[in-house]
Amino acid sequence: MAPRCSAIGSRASKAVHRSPRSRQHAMAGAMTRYEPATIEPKWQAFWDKDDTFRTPEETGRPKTYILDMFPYPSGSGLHVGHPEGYTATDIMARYRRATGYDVLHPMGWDAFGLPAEQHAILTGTHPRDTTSENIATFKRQLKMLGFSYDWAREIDTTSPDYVKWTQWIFLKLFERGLAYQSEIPVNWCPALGTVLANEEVINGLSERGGYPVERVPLRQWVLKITAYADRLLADLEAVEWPNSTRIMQQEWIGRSEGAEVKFDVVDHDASIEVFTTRPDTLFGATFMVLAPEHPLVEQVTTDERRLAVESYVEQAKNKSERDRQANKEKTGVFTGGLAINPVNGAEVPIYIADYVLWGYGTGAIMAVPAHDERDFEFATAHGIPIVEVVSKTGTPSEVPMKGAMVEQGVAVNSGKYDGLKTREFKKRVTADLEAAGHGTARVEYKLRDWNFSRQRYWGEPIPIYFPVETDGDPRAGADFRIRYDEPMAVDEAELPLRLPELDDYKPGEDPAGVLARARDWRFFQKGGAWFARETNTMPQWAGSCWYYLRFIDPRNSKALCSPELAKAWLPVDLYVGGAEHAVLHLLYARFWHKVLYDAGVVPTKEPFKKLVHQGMILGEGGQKMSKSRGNVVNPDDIVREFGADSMRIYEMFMGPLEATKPWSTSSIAGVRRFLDRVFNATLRADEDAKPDAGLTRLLHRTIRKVTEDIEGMRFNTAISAMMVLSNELLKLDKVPTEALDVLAKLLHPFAPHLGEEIWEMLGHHPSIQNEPWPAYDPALCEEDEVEVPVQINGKVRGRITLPKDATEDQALAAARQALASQLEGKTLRKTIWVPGKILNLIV
RNA sequence: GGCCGAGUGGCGGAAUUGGCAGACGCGCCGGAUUCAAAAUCCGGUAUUCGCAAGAAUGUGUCGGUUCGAGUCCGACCUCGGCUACCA
Repeated sequence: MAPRCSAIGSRASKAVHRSPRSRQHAMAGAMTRYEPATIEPKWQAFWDKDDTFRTPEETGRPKTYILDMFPYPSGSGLHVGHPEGYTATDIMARYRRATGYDVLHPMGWDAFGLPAEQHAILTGTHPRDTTSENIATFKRQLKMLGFSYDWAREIDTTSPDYVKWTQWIFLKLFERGLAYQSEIPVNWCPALGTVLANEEVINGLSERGGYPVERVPLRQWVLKITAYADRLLADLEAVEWPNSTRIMQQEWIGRSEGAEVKFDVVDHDASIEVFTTRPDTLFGATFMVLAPEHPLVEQVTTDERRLAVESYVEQAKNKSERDRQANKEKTGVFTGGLAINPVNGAEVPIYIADYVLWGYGTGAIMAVPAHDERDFEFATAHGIPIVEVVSKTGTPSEVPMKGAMVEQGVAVNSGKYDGLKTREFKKRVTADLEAAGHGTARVEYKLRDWNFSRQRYWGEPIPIYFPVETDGDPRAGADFRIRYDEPMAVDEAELPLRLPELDDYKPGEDPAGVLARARDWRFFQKGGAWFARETNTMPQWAGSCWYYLRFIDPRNSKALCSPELAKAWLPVDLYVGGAEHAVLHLLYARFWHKVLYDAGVVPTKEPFKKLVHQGMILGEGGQKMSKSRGNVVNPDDIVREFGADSMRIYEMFMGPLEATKPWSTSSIAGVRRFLDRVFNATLRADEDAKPDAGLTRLLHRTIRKVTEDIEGMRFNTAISAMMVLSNELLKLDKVPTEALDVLAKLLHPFAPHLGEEIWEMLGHHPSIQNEPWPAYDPALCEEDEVEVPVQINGKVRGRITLPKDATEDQALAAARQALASQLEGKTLRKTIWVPGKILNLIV
């Protein structure tokens, strides 16, 4: 027997690794210790050559589509968070193949994006070059970890072949009236020279880079996601997603039902429309508030209030988003104007205040201080009367209100509606308003249409062009006027519309974007007339909105995905990725999918059936990993020191997949020891040794446990069960080959290289991936005898050993005998017998 | 402020329908091996009291339901994530 000697260096790892052959006479050719650095490349090469993970076609077997959120190939390479989700899906993919499924498990690159462009601005390197270098690094690292992707299906969102179909989908959106232009206030980030989506702005700063963001009006392409709001909301019921993610999407869509109510303005031929979810509180509306941007402000303001109002409006305009958020005090000024409450004819003052948002509802509210916290604050600050119109009991409060009562209740001080419950009141008053022409029921959403324009270089050009009015050649500098009101779709046959080559990617002052400087690209002639291409590009989300479709049919030049294959593979059965995509990517992708569904391109209403978010991996001290903290763990280092299989198993062993958990390098050493022991047990394999009854039971139990845990994606406890088995096997001098066969089959989805290696050592033909998953016999999992704790008054006082299907009487008899001394002189009042679990005696 | 999630040994975690709390791993302690060390192997390791047998306590806090609660119910505390004036 060769000495068992581990390849793990000391943690400091300065010691030079000695070759085992320097200390012993190794068996010729046979490996005598676990060396991941040797076996991992060996099996990776085998898989490549063998095409082990090619996606099967038309076998008639059940299918499963297991997808990772594809990475943005950043310059810093993989971090340890990537392999967490990727290992989880890889285990599922390998497990499903072994259980008879056709598995689609692809990988690709979400490769458009700002960092490559920023790098280009700094160094002049073309973003394409940076991107392909980064992709090479990512691919090397993913291959190093032994993931079973079908690399023949690799896709890159920046390749012209892919861009073609991203643009094609845009044209579908355009044809259907779901892509339109709008002159809207946008989040202009001068430092980045681009417009950002609301979602990309956090506290008034850009999500990437943290630069200040201003609001300026600009012509933008916008996608009408709001047209799908109700379906995006309703179909959330049908997916197996984490509850928290579904709730986040629901709240992002933000549907609320209420009424639109019209208040006529005194002495003006105008009326203010408000949206309210509480029309039942109309009698308590003691003032109105317009957003500072509201067009009626000008009209309703009286001469003596004009100065104050204009100064407030000016102030609000200059306030950055950030300041607005930092300061929650209810500021505002009276306009001097009055409006008439349609339910009781009362004249109420009209204010302007920036706590009313121009972007939501009608940009104006009826303020009910008694039943809305913000209105209460404002009324208190400005000495406006507070009238209670809802109470819990149905009788008005006797003391003045100390705060807003926002709950539902019974109407008071509401004329003929007094005594009605909130819900009934809403219905009644909405109907009455409608009859009187003063209002109507209305549904409002927080969801805004999606700003789809970016003024960047490194993105998909939007395949639209416009007529140009010009006297000369605009490419040569002639004056021109672009007719943005007459957008035309680029002919499908001309797709992909490629990016022009530029020397300078810097954003300029021209808000039309970087591409506007590429005049030869921008302007062209057709039939003697001049035209100009759209110079905005698409946001990074575009490519990631539909990549899962391209994986199904990645080389199709006639369609983005053939209908037959789409039908065969959709929906994605398991989708794993970070929770940071809970709303943006996952909502956008659902929206596009539904549009393609309506266009007959895809056969399912939803793209992703089951969704799982892997948890964040923190640094060793429990802090977030970051370059500035210096606690970033590089997968290359871990693989070099411990091997890819150890890294994979460690990340799965850390805790539940979804949990946030801290990294611990010393714990990887423990996982590595486990793999060493598995290898060493295999060295002692003996064909003639047969498992005894105890080992047989353990084998069947382990199969059951590992199988059930993989199905439930509880990889940490599955690994624990395999550790228990390997610990038992190592106690034997001769380890039965059939036991090791089972262990190899259970282990290989987790540690694929070692799995293949020991499978071969056991005398089998690779690949172990082609072997069926082991089966267990439930009967063999059970013990013949069970040890049952006996409690007296709820405290464990002894144990009895019983046949596994013992009756209560048998248990009681055994307990009387075993605990005779403790039961002496006591009267048994009650017994609780849980078969095979516990016996509790109440005395 | 709102929503979601989580609090279990020195640490990561296990106990999934209420039934022996602490599986598995790390770390630590002791032993074997070694000239010595590393590595490996064996044993121990919740806390308190006790030489020991053993006993008591113990899953964030307080209370409740139950023969029995980490698990269920109520109130609270702490931490994390998301969100933030959405009428």
